[in-house]
Amino acid sequence: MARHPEKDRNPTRSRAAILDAAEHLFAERGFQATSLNDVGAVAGVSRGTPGYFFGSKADLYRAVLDRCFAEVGEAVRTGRARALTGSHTPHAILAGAVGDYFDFLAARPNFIRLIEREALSAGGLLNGAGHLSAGQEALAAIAAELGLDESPSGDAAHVLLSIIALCWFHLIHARTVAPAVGVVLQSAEDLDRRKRHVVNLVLYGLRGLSGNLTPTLTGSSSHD
Amino acid sequence: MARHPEKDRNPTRSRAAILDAAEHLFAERGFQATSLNDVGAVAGVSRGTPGYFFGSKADLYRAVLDRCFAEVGEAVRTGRARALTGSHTPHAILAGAVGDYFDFLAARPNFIRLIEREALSAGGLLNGAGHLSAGQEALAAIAAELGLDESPSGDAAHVLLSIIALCWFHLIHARTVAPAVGVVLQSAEDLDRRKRHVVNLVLYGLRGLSGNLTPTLTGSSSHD
DNA sequence: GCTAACTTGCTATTCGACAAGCAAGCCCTC
DNA sequence: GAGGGCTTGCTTGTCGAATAGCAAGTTAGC
Repeated sequence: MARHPEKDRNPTRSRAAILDAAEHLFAERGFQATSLNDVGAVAGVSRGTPGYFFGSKADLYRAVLDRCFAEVGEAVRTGRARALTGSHTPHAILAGAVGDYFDFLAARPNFIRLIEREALSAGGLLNGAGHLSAGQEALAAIAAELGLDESPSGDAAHVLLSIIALCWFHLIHARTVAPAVGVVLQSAEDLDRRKRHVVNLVLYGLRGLSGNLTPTLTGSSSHD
Repeated sequence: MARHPEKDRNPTRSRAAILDAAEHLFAERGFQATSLNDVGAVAGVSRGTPGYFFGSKADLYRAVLDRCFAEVGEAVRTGRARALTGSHTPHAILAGAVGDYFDFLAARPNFIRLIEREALSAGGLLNGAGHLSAGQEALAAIAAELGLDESPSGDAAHVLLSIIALCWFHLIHARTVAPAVGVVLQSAEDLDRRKRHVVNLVLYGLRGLSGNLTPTLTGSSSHD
């Protein structure tokens, strides 16, 4: 009898299980409210194992953030490469990109919750090259696509920030602000309706930019 | 010698000082990370006084939220009354309202941080009649102004949620997402530029709603 | 002097960090 | 090739610090 296979020693598996458990718990309860005891319990190891592999609780938190950013950065890069392969009008490209980003965030609740908590803590640990470079890539892409000013605090940056805000906010506030103003976000159809609203708002809102837009975008009046 | 005058007994003043300190600390560090010791220290009372006046830490937290919602609800109500006194075009009224809401949130960092933390905690304590009624009032106002569907998850609700998202997001993420995508939000001019972008985005974006808008809005092409 | 407004002492609990212990496999030597 | 020691993975014991809540004490003002 080869013992219980799940009790075999496997540091790779243990590290991953601890990271998974910590990511979930940190995202769900926050750093202060999760104990290493909880992390060990969810990961299926003892209370001391997280400390054994990651040193301190703060180090474990940093490891969680690092892995999260690495995964998201990779997803953004491949997603953008895929978006550029099709040859559509700028209008359709932008609509597709906004819709994809909307779905992308919706599929990663741990990620947005971790960043949201990071934003609320004065720490400012958000210097990871992963997220920053993804933002800069998106900025360059949107500036090129729409012929906008790419400089810091230029039009392209504000447009990008607004897109993120619109794709992000309802995920955090689905149980607070959204129902308070009469937006229900429970079924998949609810989310889809929200998505269509956001895409439309961005597409038409771009026509109100201070500068003139490229004629190919302002001239087209139909979408999809 | 009449002792130190600030050491006089004054329950009203003490309660208010404790609520102020707790609001600031809860907003800044969160519920778990603030101790009643800290609250007492900031409020200028001893470590036991918060418990004496408010019972438990959770009760103090609820009291902070209650007072915060009451204040914000009142501010929303008076602000809306003031906005309705002027007789401008729907275009200008909406632009003014969005800009006012933008400034309103920027002036209340404790409020948005508390709600943000509330949204991240699974609790769902956001059933206070104060915030809910304010949202419903705003919904009715925007639906009437633009001639939109006021039903749950209707156009008016989505427009309102988008306005809130655009006025809210950059305040939380001024040190995280905003700089990552190239938006600097430090000086007053930076904030004003963001405000003008948001107002323009909303005004022009409304023309892309699925249904038709009232001609008074869609017909006007100049703003301010 | 009596009550309300605090303060201080105490206790139980939690939690992070460290240290010690234990077991499983790998390598090295004979 | 086998036996023993050594490294690595992981658990458990323990300590010290922080903290919430209660209870007893203390003072101020009517």
